[in-house]
Amino acid sequence: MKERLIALIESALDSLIAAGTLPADAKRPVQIDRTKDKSHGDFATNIALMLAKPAGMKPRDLAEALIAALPADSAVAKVDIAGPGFINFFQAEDFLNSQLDAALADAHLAVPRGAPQTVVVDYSSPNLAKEMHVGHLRSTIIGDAVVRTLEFLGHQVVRQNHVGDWGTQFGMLLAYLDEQKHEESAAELSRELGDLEGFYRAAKQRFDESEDFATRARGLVVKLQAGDADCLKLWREFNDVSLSHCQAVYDRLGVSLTPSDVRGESAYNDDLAQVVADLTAKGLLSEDQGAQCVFMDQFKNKDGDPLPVIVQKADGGYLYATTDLAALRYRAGTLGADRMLYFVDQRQALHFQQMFALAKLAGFVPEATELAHMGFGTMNGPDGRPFKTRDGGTVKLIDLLDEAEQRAYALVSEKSGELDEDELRSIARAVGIGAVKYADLSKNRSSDYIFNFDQMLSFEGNTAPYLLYAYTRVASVFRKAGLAMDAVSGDFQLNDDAEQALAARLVQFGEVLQSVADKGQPHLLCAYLYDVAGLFSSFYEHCPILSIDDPALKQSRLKLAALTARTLKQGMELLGLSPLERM
RNA sequence: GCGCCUGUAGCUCAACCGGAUAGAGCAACGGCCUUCUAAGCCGUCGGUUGCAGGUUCGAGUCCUGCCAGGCGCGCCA
Repeated sequence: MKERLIALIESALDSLIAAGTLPADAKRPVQIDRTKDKSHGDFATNIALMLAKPAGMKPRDLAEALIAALPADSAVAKVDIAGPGFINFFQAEDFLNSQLDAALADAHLAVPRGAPQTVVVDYSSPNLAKEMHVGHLRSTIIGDAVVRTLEFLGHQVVRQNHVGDWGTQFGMLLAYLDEQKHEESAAELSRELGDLEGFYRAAKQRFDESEDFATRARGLVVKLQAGDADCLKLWREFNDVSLSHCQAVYDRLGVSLTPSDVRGESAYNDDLAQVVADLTAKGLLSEDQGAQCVFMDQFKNKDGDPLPVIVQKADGGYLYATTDLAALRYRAGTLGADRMLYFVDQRQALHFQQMFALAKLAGFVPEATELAHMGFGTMNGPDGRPFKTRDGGTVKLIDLLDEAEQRAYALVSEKSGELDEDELRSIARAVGIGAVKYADLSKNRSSDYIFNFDQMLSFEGNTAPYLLYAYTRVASVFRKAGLAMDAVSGDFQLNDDAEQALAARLVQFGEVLQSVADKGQPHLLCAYLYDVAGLFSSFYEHCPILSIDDPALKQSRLKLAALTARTLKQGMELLGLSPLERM
């Protein structure tokens, strides 16, 4: 509809220019927005305000001239001038109805799919040396929601779980693993690795207290890097266990990552020397205090001197910058990315600016490829400080999820005690996990946010339980009526304000998804679904569906309910929530 | 010191590319269950958008300067 209106306005502009009312150079991009207030119609443009000055006319006069020159269109019922010179468009009822019918008739809810792109999305990317903690939640959840949305819009998405499976701390872990293997049975060892966090602490303790152990650990790093077979075997064993922990968390969270999406830092080891050689060949590299660096003019350090990107240490070792460059090249070259999205902590903003600039400078990534760091803020506790356990340690993700489910179970069994135990458990899972995910997704990605169980599990406000509940209410209508959601027919009759408001919002699903995909901001979808759920609840209170006598109106309301249900369900699935039929 | 981010109602958060009267929820107060799930709906109260300038038809949004908080800044990732 926006495109359609823009075309109309451009046509009107052209005729005003042809008539000499507007100077030929006065044309500029037409901006059209949805109105916030129903009294301003459905869409508005500020074009008359923008062009008033170059045209030498009063905005309202220009608006009037534009309206007079506007071609007729059956989708537009009325055009008005309002305020200082806004042009307001009122959508024709028939047109809205046809949009609703189109959505209802299509498995994809008539969401348009644009030109498909190959989008590489880097998200989750935990460090395998430790267990996943709350710091990994945001990347994992937000990245997954955006990935699902991109796929729904028809893009080819390549997930990249860039796990930390390399680095000096592995020497310590392998030394400890080796030591324990000799002292314990396989079963004991497996149990011990079950608590990776404890395993890491124990290894660290050994490292700190025993010089002998530390020496062995450092030796193992060298052997590992040299490709020693025994050492690699140990390393793989360790990573397998660690990865299986991650996968358990993903499964529990309902995140779409699988083992085949893992491509860790170590995957680029063989390419690192080549990256440095290529940078040298391009003449980008210079040595500084023994390290191989690239200096780019736009990056300055604290003294105003050029800030280096170090790609090789003085001792010959490589760094994460080197790995990231290799990954950029792989994603552009081998994976054929048109777009790369990095869901990584905001604190690495400078690093990514440098990487992106350098990757293009070095020709590792084509100029046209979009590189975007989708940074996010910190997850804080109710005190506004970084989320920690009572004794100040990091909170394991799995513990957080356990608590969420327990709390949800308590709430669910209180409200719906009549359901059987299995169903209570499964509802508690959807509600508890959904609440944690939704609390994160519904906030603006770039800012810090406060994690609060009570708030996210509340049935009121912009929460997962509220959305899930709204969906069960629609589902319940159809269950009660003994009808399938696709067994509705007839024409829409939207007479009540509540019906119209809901309908008008429902047809915006596609544009919302488009902005989620463009900006990597799932909170836009959350806000939309919350809105739809609220409008439905209002409709549900004010417009009886099943008990109404008029059969045509009943069908219309059933259709509206069906489209609401499908939109809510699809939206929740894109966010990675599990819609429930009952709760 | 330089750079990035943040500052919106008592609290938690919104506000699409600069657009019309800055919106929700919680909390407080008041209504609505013989009728499709009240985990709901309807209403009242609550704001100098950190401060001061500027740009313009119009600024929470853009620019400048302050104030407050967070983060980053050469061989960790």
